[in-house]
Amino acid sequence: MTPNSSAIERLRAAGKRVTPERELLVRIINRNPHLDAAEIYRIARDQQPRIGLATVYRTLNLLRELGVVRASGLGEGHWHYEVQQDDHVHLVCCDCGRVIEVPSPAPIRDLATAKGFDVQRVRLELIGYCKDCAKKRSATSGQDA
Amino acid sequence: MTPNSSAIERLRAAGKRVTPERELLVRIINRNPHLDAAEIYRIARDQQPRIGLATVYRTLNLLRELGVVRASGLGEGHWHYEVQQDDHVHLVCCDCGRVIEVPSPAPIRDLATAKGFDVQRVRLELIGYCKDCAKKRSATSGQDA
DNA sequence: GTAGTTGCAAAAAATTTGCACGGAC
DNA sequence: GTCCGTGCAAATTTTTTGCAACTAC
Repeated sequence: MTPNSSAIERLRAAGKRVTPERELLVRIINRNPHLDAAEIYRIARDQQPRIGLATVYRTLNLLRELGVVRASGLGEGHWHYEVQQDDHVHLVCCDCGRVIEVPSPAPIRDLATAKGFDVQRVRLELIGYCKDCAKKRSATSGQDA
Repeated sequence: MTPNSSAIERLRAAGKRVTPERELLVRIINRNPHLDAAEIYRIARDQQPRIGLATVYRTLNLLRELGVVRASGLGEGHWHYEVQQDDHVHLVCCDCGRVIEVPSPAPIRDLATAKGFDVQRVRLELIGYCKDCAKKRSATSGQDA
């Protein structure tokens, strides 16, 4: 089972059942990275109104344990989920919250191997202001505080 | 106010009061990076038994808003706090939870500037197995599942 | 058919808030 | 002296759990 197998295949390989609910949730996370549990639940209910929030949490935890999804956040009080993919860098705008993804340069893992560290995944987030928000900020600079 | 000013100085500069509770909490976070709120609370009570958990949360949120501390986590249901320092890389062991810090190579920020992104902070976490846990794993390899 | 999953509701855990008192400035 | 910050307890939000019904295998 490679890290690139689809989430559904990996559920099956782990001996877990593939239910409509799980397929739905995987599809949502795949299509909309960086949603939190409440947002995933809201979207899921559009397609399956009887789905429960507990199922969302149970499924997210299951997928996280299987290494299929990753959870992350900036301390805002909730987690954002995304399907675990190849190494990549997140540019997180601390103003509008937008997330831009760029491929990760290979040498990054070398930082760890030098310490005898066996790297499983890379999480690189550059937090700052996206082009739009940076523009807004410079337009109003000098009058804040 | 540079990002390297002490947390206390930065509180003062923001017009916030410097209380014994805030000094205590800043000291704890400084000395023990990567604690969560409950752990910080437990340590704080050793020195100031009357401190309230609400104060811990209020202080952490204040320090986070001021950019003095950063919160992060792997989706375990709580956040870990550390004083915001110069760019550095975290090697997070997904087995024992140990965190090793190594300095961050300067070129990392270039990944973002190419996208017109104004980088404020860098969060690079390499998640994997530390030397000890990797050893344990290889010792038992082939007999798991 | 059977054991893993689900929805619902209740429980538990994590975080925030209201308020009167106390202390930093 | 004033106003911000605190402790406490209650409220709110987030996440987990118990259980009977359901369904993927």
